[in-house]
Amino acid sequence: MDSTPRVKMEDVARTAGVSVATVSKVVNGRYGVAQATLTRVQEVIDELGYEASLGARSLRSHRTNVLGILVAEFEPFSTELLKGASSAVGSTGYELLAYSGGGRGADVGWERRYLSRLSGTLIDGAIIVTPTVVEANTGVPVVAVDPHTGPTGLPTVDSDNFAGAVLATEHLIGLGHRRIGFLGGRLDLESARLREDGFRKAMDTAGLPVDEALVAVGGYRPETADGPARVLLGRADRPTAVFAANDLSAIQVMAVAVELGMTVPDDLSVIGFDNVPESALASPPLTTINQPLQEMGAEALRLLVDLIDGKERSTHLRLPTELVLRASCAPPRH
Amino acid sequence: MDSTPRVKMEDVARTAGVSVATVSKVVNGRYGVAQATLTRVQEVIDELGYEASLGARSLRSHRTNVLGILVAEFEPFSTELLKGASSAVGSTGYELLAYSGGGRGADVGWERRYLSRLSGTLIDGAIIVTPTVVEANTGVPVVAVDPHTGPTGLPTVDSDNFAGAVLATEHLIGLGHRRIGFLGGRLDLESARLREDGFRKAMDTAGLPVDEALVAVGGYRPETADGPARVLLGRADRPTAVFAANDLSAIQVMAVAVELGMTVPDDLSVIGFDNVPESALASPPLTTINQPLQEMGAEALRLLVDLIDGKERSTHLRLPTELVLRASCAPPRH
DNA sequence: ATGAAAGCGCTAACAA
DNA sequence: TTGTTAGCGCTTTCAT
Repeated sequence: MDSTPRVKMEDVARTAGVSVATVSKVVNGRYGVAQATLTRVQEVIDELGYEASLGARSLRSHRTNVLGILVAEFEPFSTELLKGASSAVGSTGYELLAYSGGGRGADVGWERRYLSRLSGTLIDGAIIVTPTVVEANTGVPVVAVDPHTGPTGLPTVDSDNFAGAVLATEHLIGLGHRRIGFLGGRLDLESARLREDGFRKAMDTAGLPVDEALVAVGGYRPETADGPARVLLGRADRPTAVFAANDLSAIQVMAVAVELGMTVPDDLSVIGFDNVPESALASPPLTTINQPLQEMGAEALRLLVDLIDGKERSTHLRLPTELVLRASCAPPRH
Repeated sequence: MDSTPRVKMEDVARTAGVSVATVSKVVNGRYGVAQATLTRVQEVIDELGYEASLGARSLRSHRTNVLGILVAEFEPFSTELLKGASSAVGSTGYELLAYSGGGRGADVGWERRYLSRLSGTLIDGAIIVTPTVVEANTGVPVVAVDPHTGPTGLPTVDSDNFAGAVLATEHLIGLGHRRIGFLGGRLDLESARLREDGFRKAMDTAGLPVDEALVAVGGYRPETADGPARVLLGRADRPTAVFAANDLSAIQVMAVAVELGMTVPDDLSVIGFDNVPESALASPPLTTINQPLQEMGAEALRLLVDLIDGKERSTHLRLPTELVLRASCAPPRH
């Protein structure tokens, strides 16, 4: 069933009547091969459809021209970054390898494990998305996107989470809301902390007290946001508006609201964060805070390439956030 | 600058005072290791943060528990598939490795090259997205999504492109359009051919002639669709509606229309195909044909896993398409 | 200009 | 139970 086993360098060598060493030289464009030999070997390569095994090659050469993007899971956030990185890689000559575990929020420390698994052999450098265990000591250059610690240690790309959260909260307040709930993100991520800080700052500035009973942790994922959302909206003195720390949990909040018989935005205003494409698809379309995710992916990739090339650069890039008005927020009905 | 070089099995062995073979046994859970040894080695592994190199391991063992998804580029279509595959991989125990070249539509034969590069070593099986050169003879099991040849050779997952195209065309006709343009996809893809067939079929059924001057090739990408779109809309007898063979080119058609001073849908109706999230973000939101991309990704992954496990299964999965009404189509103004 | 041989980090027989 | 010995497919000195 398995049919033809891969054609390997040895096959090419035998067919062309040369040694594997010579084939290797041809494949890698090394000097010291006669024109005639080169031509013949190249013909055999084309004919047999030979391509060097990335695994074997990288084991020996420690330079692969492949860049890694390590994510816990392929979901809207990471795939937007991927699109950005993909468009930026075009001009660099590198190829891209995105690696993810089984999903299910991947266990703690996944970033370190994936990195050791791939670095030193397969990849020349890595972008790690939302890592929590950040170690500076890795064999290869690493750039973090939206990490645990904020701008320390690793070179980092993120967006202005604090300002964005202020924007979101101010929007709700401007609409007339006073009882505003906050559904936070993953406690281990800097972005989640900054978004909560921004929320509290804006409330404070407006002279509004924060009811701690209306502050919950949603964990950035629909499944983990569901329970807290139910508790929040099930209260007798439930909020008239909820700021969810990312779009996925905001969408979940809307789903729970509908399930409890409410209408968004009439009975409840909801605002998210990220502006992943899915936010526009929700019904109603979700008002949210835009993070330039594709740009962030592209910048992370450029930063990584510069790091590999040994170019010194500012080690922290913070991109701006902005309010995106759609249909999930309205003045409170009272 | 590179700091600590990766910790390898030899380091663990030396620290624990055993041979690398023993460490290997511990890492891979093989029998024949004393409890005390196992504990000690495990401690050292944890302490040093050791993780086996995927490259080295796979070179030797030819079983990696990693599944590959090979794409030409990370764009909305492939990333939707990725999301689906990612959610399906959770329960299987496999990890996911998505590989892409530099973008720029990757040269012809990329699928074969990527496959030889990774198969035989790094991955136990692969999903190839929109391949054009389909070869049955690869070292590992392969599933194709939306391939060149249609349901021959390779196990395949696709959607009902023909029926979807009929749906799209009928929608336009039902709105009262008679001069309908068609902006086709990549000629080397079966899906593009079927979508054109569906278009012609629906026109024929409605007794409408197809003006060949209004049929162009857009190539599925914004850049390649731009020129043909300009030609189509620049004509004196331009169409009142355009069916673009995928969302990305439909969005480009709308952009060109606006640039030429038209309003969508007042002056021109546009319908797309795919229903990638981006279609909902366009202005106006794009009416389109839904392909269940995430499901397709999930099904492709399940099919691949069954193939690896040697389970026989239907080798071709065709999922249904459906019309998604948004705001880019209206009756012709006349 | 070419090939022989060593070895990258790991696993799998086989011996001890 | 453990260690020794071969490689996996490739690149890279170093002879020839």
